[in-house]
Amino acid sequence: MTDGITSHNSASGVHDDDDAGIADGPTVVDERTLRILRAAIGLAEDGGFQAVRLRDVAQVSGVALGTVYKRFRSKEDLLIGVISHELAAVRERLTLEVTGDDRLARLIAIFALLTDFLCDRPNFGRAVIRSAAAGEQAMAERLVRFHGALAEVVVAALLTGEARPPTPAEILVVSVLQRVWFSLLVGWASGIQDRAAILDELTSAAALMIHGVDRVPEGAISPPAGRGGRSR
Amino acid sequence: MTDGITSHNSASGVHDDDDAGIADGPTVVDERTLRILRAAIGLAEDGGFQAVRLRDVAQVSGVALGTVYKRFRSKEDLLIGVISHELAAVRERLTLEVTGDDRLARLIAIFALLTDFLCDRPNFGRAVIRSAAAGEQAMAERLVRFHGALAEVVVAALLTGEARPPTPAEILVVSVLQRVWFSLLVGWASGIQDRAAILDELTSAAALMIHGVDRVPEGAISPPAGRGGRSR
DNA sequence: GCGTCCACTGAAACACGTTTCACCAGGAGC
DNA sequence: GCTCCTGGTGAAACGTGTTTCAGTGGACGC
Repeated sequence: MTDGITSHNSASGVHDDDDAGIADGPTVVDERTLRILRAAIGLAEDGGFQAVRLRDVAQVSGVALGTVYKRFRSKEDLLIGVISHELAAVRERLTLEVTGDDRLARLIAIFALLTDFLCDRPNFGRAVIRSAAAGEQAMAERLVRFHGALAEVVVAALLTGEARPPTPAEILVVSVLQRVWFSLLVGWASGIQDRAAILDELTSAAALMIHGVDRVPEGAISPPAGRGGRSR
Repeated sequence: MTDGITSHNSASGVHDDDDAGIADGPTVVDERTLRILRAAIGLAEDGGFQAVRLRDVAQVSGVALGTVYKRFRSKEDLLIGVISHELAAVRERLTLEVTGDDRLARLIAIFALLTDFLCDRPNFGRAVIRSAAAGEQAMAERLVRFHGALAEVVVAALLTGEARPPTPAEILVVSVLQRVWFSLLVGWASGIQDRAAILDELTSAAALMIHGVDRVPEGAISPPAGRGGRSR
């Protein structure tokens, strides 16, 4: 429950308690670190994280450049800090707002919520995706936790009302869905798919696995790389 | 058939013929560009592409730095050129070497071949994955083509011996598999999964979708984030 | 009050991707 | 042969992430 944005964002396994939550918890952060994070978020709102200069982050947050590097070992690490910080915001919404009549609808609702969370702020979302795929150690650890936590939420949504543990097949379905979703997000970040296409294809995939091969809805299947506009 | 590694790697849609192949064809390249590519590949073999300095690429290939930038508009663009170049190597192997008794085996064989192609040279493989997810325009276009071409190959493998067009569900299955594969590769690049885990989970997913929910093999299901060593 | 320690500061330096520019060589057209 | 144009060259400069370092001020034990 401790970790999250505390000094030197995990990575070195120093503060590594597990937290079953989606993000890393409310994340108690000291004043300075918080100022740095807020400065980074603020500056990133314009041109995206890529356009943020650490010198500016330092200046805006009123600390020396060296202090930024004392808290975050690299720009990438700072981004990871920001992501963890933001992720906490969507955390409880997941379990609260997800309702629906059938299993499929509930599943998709979860992914829709998260998709919106990213797609609503393209700069931020793209930065998240890019960072997730960059293969950095600190991010990889967070991703594993996120993957696990999200899997629990999705499984719970899948089994709502049924008092039994998930079958291996159901666990697999959830895992596959998460991976498909991630891949679709990468496509979105590259401008290949828009939000609607993401949910379309995800829905098709979920239907395929839940209802069986023979009951896939016709319309929802898109040619190889799901066309679609570019915006949101 | 023209494009591939020619000057200014696509991106600007200038040389953009479609090529149904996996890569972009044998890619006729002028002498200088070839030297640059080879220098980049050679230098990347040690510390990965990240450790390659463009100044060195220029020096090793015997051209001026400006010339490198004349052919490739950025380091990322150079990497994309290298990837296209290497991808051509695995191209024909895909359709030649894939055999197998049943559909599932054939499917997995294709992905295994490509997985090895990346995993055998971790530095290169990681660079490919990272680049694929970076959301750059030039790479996104290549990815779309690759996705489409690979889909055709996989569909062909799925339908070997049957003279009929694929059903929408089959197309969807292939697309989902590709996405799962990609996501697993990202996990590999982050050191979360090894080659075996990739093929394990991919096989499970394929079995799930081809044979149905009830016939998923027991062993192949891994906890949330498919554990596994780190090597290869 | 005094010494010790440690985080922060300010500023400079470094590394490397990227840009710019003046200059030159070789081929095309005349 | 002369001019023009295109593309290469060499070198310098710029921008920004990252590192380094001497100094400074507050906290804490004594």
